[in-house]
Amino acid sequence: MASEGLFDMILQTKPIFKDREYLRHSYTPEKLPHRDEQIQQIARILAAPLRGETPSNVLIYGKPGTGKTATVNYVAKELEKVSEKAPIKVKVVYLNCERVNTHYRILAKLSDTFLEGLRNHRGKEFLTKMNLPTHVPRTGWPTDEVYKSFLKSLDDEKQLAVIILDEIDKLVRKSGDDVLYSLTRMNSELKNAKVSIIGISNDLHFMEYLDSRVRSSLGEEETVFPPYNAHQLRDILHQRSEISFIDGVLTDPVIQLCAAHAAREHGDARRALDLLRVSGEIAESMGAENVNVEHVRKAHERIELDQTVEVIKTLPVQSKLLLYSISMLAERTPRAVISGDVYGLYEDFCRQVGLDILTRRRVSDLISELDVLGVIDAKIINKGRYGRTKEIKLNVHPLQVQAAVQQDYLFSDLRAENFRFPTRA
DNA sequence: AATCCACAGGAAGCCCGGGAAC
DNA sequence: GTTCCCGGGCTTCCTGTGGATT
Repeated sequence: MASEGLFDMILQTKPIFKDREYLRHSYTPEKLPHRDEQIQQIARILAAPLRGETPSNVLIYGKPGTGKTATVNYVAKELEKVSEKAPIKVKVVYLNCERVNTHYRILAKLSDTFLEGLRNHRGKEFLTKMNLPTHVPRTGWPTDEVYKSFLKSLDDEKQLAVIILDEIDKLVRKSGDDVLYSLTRMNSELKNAKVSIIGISNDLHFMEYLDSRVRSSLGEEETVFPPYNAHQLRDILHQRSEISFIDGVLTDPVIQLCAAHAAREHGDARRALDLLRVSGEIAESMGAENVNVEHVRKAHERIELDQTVEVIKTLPVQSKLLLYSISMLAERTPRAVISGDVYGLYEDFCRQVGLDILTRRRVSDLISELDVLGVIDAKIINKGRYGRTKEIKLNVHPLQVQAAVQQDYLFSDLRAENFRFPTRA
């Protein structure tokens, strides 16, 4: 291999990207195409405090990648800016409930935000005088202590706290609606300040799990973000590609194909941008001068695979072993994979690698988790006399699962030795 | 019509680690 | 150090399910 040619080749390759950062999800563009209606609607609701009224709480629905978060943050930032001249100050707090997902953590985060503001504004001595801490520890306090400290720090002046709870459905699913209950009731306890909540959810049905009082308070206003269609996705891609790709390397069919792919997957703009970026990266690595539809096809495959492999690799050990058992059964048995068989093989593997064997009950939950992740599809079926079970369908090729699991050194040498695979239906 | 299989999945509570306050 | 609190993983115990079988 001629090593001096290595860098020559890379240096000779014409660049494809101007700046690929503009294609990442973290980048929020100045203009949000096809979201004017939603921007107007949210702005109208949030503008109330500037006229001295309390704004309503808002719930925002929409599939992933429909611009919910970007739109809300955009409007909130504008509001914060405008409020500097208004009689009432607006402070926006953004919380992603995927990470901040318990009663305690939400209150702690909110409390910290306002304590910090207070410290900068009034000084540290003021906090001591008011009997307030400088910050709330990550754990250790009783929850109502945290609540009180939030209440006090917020109520210090006439202001509006706009609390954005992104992925609020995950919060409710994990910790129930206690937090939402206390947050929605706060306004009656506050003398100076006001609270307004913006909930963002992917799930249209999560409201069903809420207490009816919380439901009516939270859902005073609702805004739905429809999925982008292929045409709108194309506009978004055009907008971003102009600043991120070198002129002329992208052709219209390429953008159209990316848009079409993403439109098929519930109009997810993030997906469309990923696809465009990875297509560019593939074209670049192949030394192509421009991006073509073949690169898009390859990118599509790669994204799919990378995602599932990543999901599997980051699974806890027990889930990995369980998934491995499922993949073995899927590969070797003619009949459908059912939970009873999975448990048997799982036990066998546990003994082999010296892992504790979890109970059926726990395994049942783990299977449901795998289902939620989308790696498998689990369907409850009744087989009459032969009981009730879950029929499991693997959404990934068994060999891909096995390869991903075996990257964990614990499982590199797993064999199904003692297990008798079921043979007939 | 009654029975019964082989689980699903809810409820409660245990145990442990992490962390703060006393 | 001890005591209190939180959260997550887990177990134990339990009730529910619906169609094939008796």
